[in-house]
Amino acid sequence: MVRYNPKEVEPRWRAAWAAAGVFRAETGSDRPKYYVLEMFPYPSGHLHVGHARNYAMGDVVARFKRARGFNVLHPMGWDAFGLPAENAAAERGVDPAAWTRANIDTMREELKRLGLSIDWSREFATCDVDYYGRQQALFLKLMDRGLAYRKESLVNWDPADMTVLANEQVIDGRGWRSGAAVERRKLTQWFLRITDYADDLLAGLETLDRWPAKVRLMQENWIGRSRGLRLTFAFAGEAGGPVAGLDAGIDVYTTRPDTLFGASFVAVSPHHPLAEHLAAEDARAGAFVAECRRGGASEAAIEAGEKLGFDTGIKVVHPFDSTLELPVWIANFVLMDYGTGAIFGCPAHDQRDLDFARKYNLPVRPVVLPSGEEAASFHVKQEAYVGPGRIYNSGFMDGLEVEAAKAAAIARVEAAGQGLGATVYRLRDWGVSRQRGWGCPIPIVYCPGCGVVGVSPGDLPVRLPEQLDFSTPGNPLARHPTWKYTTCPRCGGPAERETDTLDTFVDSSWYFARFADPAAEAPIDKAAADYWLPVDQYIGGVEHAVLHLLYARFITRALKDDGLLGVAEPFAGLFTQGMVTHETYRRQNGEWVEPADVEFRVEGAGRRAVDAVTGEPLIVGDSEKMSKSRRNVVAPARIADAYGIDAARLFVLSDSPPDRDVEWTSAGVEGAARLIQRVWAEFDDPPAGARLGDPSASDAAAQNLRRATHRAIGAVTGAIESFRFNSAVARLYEFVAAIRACPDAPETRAARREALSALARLIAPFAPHLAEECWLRLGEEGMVARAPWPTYDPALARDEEKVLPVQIDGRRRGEVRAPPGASEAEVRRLVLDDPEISRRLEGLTLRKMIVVQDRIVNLVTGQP
RNA sequence: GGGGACGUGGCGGAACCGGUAGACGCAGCGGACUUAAAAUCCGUUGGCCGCAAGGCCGUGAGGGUUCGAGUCCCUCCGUCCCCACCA
Repeated sequence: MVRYNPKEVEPRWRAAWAAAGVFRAETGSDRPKYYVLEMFPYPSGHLHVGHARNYAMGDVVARFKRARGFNVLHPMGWDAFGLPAENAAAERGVDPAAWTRANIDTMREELKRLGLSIDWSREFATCDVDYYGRQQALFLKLMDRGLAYRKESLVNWDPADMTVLANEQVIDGRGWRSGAAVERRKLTQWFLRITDYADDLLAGLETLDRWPAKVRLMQENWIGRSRGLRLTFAFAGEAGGPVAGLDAGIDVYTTRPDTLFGASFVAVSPHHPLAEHLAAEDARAGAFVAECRRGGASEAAIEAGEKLGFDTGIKVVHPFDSTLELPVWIANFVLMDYGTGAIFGCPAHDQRDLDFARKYNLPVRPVVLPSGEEAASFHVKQEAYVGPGRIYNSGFMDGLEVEAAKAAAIARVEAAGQGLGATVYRLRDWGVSRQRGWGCPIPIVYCPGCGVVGVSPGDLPVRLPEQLDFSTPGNPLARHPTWKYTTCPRCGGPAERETDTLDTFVDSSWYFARFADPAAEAPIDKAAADYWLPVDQYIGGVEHAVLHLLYARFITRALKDDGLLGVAEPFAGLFTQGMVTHETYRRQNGEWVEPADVEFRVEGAGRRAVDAVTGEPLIVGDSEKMSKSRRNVVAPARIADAYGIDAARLFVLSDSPPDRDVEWTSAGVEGAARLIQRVWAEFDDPPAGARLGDPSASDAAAQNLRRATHRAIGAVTGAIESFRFNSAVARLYEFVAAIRACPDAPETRAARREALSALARLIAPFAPHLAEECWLRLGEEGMVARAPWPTYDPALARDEEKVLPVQIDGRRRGEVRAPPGASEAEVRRLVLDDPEISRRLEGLTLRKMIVVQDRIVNLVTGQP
């Protein structure tokens, strides 16, 4: 027997697939379409086995659906703009474009080695001017509709790198790259009006029944819709109030209008117009506001710190009792960008307000009485009462339950013209300006005469300049000697370009639509997109639950409302895959060591890791996500050389459920490589001439094999459909064992042939190269990649008889054999006739017999 | 502080709707082949008692529902993830 040699076989089949164009997707075929997409990679340098697992999952689905008769679109592209290229440029003086292109070339080859069934003719990168130029056109459309706008807002500013950072790029109040303390700065930035779609994005979640509940919930919480009341606290004293521009008073938002009578102060954010006004007039107020801004760079930092307040001396009038005046404070815990940037404090029923009140000796007045408490004896000490109860101390609301009181308070405020019931979202508009050189330029021109003007369509694309200087921090586009100087599209006079680029999440918010026809003149070819969208199965990491996945849903809606797309939801099915982890190794001095340089010595019961060259003992750490810094990255190329890529694919899909992490171990791949050799061995001398009829119906071994075959078909099909790839692989192992157990005899040849033909096709999504080689050896027509999925025959999968465990009072005491589908009466007879069971029942009174068809029998005994 | 998920052998995990817990893989143990090793193959492997037949215990802990619970309900313990002064 010749051993299966993946190094020879695998490249040969990849070439054959490419030559035959097997994976080309045909827009508009009459077969039903199926669009499988994995989140496209950032071209960071090299592929690791984590990528391999992710793309292998998509490939299983793609190959399976193709075999099931679908017209499959399975494309690949590159999320190619972004920081790492700029960092490489800054550190090594390379050109970010060249660096990115080189990485793409490397990773494309590495991806191809995985044997993925990708339509490479549709490949593109977001840094292609053909892509980002069209993105600029889309941006201008959004601007025309008021969905892209400029506003001054507080942003995270990294003073070292001199750029705005996204919230997710701020870690513990510091820039993720520079480590510098991030400041809150007021800057004029471009925003996309995602909040316009807040309600719709929320409602749409209901329709996403093929998304993980967890991701839907995360989006729901992120959007954070709340119902409440927006009302104005009028300034006390003479009409007109003390502050220009705030003559009506202070607007406050609350979800607890039922507790209004418990209010003991009003507090505004340090960024509130009132606070800014006072800071300018009063040195003490100014010092306080400045301190808040310094200490309160990030919201996480605020949390760690204490509650701080500044009494402005200003008073406002209680809306329900004009004799009651409340002090106005500036408080560091009030956020400017939620609600109105001002609150009323009800210490008795809100923990933050209580902490604040205790610190500054403000009154604590309970107005919600928990059931079982007496009004006279109920006190709030260090813990606010936030539960349900009956309202008291509250005038017209007295006696009402919390929910009824909220409605009553809103009605009263509305009737008095003091405010309105309101819905507020936690979601904020999406700030998309980045002071970055390696991104999509925002296609805007600033004209001294005409103001903010969009670049005219004929002048698109706005290209990035060839030479950019990344050697010093800050935006190289702004620094470029000539790039930003242009003429106004409207008046033709001298004007300057916007030098900010778009957040790279914009790039990934519509790429799936571009794949429908990546050569189209328009950004999105409507007909092609109508055919392919939505993506039927999207696969990627859960870390994008509220970023990319929310942005893409928003942009898809915006494009739909513009008539550019026909769907509101881009991804009908979503699967979030786990990571590949690996043990970590360190020297005694703490230095990390790559797995390839580690050798293991068996010592007694355990094993010991040593440096493969020097023999120095190493410290074995936890299994962690593969990362360059821990040097625990395993490259698929290495694995392919040693075991073949099919073994690697099989292993990363077999050991853990796909949504959970899997630990990469060499023992694991070796197991998968063994399976491949065992499969191949069965095809060594296949019953090539045998035809499938039913000449062997009388042979028990042939019958058993046919049963195993159809069970495997049924089980593997079901497992793939429900994303239980690990179970699918387990069923394949069992199936191979069943084939091996079947004697090679004239009577079994037809059944063996059926089994092998099925096996080659069932294993194809996981180990496609092996499958082709087996198919060829079997003498079948064409390629497995084009072969239909084997047909499951439930009648052949059925047992001849069922073994029914018999329990007595819930404990297994024997079994009976019955034909499948045997009636309750038949089973009862079998049980009662069974001598062993009768013996066991001696001295017991049989009260009841429960028969579950084809499953189990339970005898209940005891006193009647 | 809020929300969510999960807890099963030495390890990764399986168990569909409440019906034989531990599939499949890894590791281990015993054996075959071999001068020997590797590779491969066969057997075995939850714990305890027992020569055996067999029995008892067993899915984080405690309780409940049920003829029957890994699965459903309650309480607790532990681990992980997300959000977080969101009014």
